[in-house]
Amino acid sequence: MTRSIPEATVARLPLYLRALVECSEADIVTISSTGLAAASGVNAAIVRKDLSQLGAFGTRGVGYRVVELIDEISSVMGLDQDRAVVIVGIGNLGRALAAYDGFTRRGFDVVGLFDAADALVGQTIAGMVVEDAADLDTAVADRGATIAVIATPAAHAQETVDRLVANGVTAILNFAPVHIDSPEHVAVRKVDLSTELQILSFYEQLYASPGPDQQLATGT
Amino acid sequence: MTRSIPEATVARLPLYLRALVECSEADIVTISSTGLAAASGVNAAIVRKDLSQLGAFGTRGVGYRVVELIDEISSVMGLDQDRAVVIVGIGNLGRALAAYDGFTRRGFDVVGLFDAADALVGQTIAGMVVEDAADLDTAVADRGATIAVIATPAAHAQETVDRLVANGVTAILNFAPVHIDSPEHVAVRKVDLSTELQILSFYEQLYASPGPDQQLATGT
DNA sequence: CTTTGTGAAATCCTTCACAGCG
DNA sequence: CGCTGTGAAGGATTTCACAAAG
Repeated sequence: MTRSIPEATVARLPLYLRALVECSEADIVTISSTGLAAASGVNAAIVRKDLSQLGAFGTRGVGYRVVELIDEISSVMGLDQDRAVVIVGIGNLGRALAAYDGFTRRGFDVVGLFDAADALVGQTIAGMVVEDAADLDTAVADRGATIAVIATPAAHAQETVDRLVANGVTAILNFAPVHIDSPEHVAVRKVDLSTELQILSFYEQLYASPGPDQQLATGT
Repeated sequence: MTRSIPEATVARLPLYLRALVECSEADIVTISSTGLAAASGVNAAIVRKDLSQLGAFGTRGVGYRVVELIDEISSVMGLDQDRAVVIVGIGNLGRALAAYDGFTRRGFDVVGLFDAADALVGQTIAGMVVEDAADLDTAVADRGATIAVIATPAAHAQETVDRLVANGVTAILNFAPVHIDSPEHVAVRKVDLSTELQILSFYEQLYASPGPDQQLATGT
C-alpha cells in the first residue's frame, strides 16, 4: 500500500511533522501548503507534491487539517510504534545523545548504553547505567533493539555495526567519521560533523571573496 | 577560476579528503578512482567526475597521487586558511561539540563559547570559559568569527542567527530543531538529530514488514 | 592493459502553471 | 475566489560506456 515514497519526500516529512505539531500546540486547525512551506523552509509546490504522495487529501480553498496530517505522517513514518534504540560509544557525543530529549521522544525508547572502556562501564548517564560493549550482542537481541546509534571511534565503527546487524538491528545512525558497509536491508544515515564544517568552509570562502553569485540549498 | 562546483560534489569532497588522509598516513602514494570510491562509499564514476570538476588530473593507467589530491581538495574547500568559529548554546550538545576534536582540527579555531544561562557563564568547558550570550555581538565582531554553530533551544535560534549575521558571520551549522531564515549570502547547514531518527524509522518499518524491495542511499 | 576523463542516456527531483474543486 | 492536486517543463545528479592516454 505504501507505494514507494521518494527518498527526498521521506526526508522532508519529519520537517512538516515538526511544524504541524507546533501548529497543533498553538491550536491552529488548518494550514495551507504555503504556510507549511514557510514553517519548514521549503517550496509550497513541493509541500503539495509530497503530501499528495501519501494520499493525504487537503481541502481546496482551505488547506490541510493539522491533526489529520499529523496522524497521517506519523503513521507513514512508523512513529506510532515504539522502537528500541541502543547507543554505542559513550564519549562526549554519546553522552549528549543519551541525554538529548529529541532522541527519547516520539516512540524511540533508549534501551541500552554501551562502551568498551572499563572506566565508563557502570557509570550512570542520563539515568541509565553504561554497559560493557562486550555484552552488546546478547543485549541487543534480548531487548529487541532495531535501531542503533554509533558514536564510537572510527576504528571500531565497522566491527560494531557488523555485530549489531547480526543481532537484528536494521537501522543505523552513524556519527563515526568513517564509511561503513552494511547489507542492503539495513538503512544507514550518517551525521558527519567535521564534513559539515568543511562544506561550510567552502561556501564561506565562496561568498567572501568574489561577487556574491552562487546558490546554496541545505539539502538532506 | 573556481568554476561553480556542483553542490553534490562539494558535499563529497570532504569524504574523499578523509579517505586520502588515511591513505597518506599509511604511506600509500597513489589511489585509483575505484579505491577511493570504496573507501568513501560512493560510485567510482562519481569520483572521477567529481575530481575532474576541480581540474585535478590523475594519471591514466595509474590513478591519483594522494598528496597532490589532498592539497588540491584542501585548497578548493578553503581548508588552508584558518577560520574562527563560535559555538552558541552550551547544553549537552554544545558541550560535546566544544570538546569534539573534529571541530578543532583542520583550520577551524573555536574562539568562543556562549550561553544565556547565568549558571553556565564562567564555567570552563574543554579549556574555554563560557561567556554570556549578551556579549555575543561584540565578541563575534572583534574576534572575526565567520562560522557559528547553533546549539541553542529552538526558540532562541532565529534571534541568535540574526545577531550573528549582523556581526559578520557568513556560515552557520544549525543543530536547533527549527528552520532558520537567513540572507542569501549566508550558508546554512542543518543537522537534525530527531529528524534523522524518524527517517530511519520509516526505512526500518519498510524493510521489516513487506518484501525487501526498496533502495536507500544516505545522501547529504 | 589499466585507469582516467567525458559525452550521452537515464534517473531523480524541483519548479511552473493551471485546471478543477470547495 | 483561494487553494489543492498534478501534468509538463526544466534542472540536477547519477550511471553508462568508451575513446584516449600512459
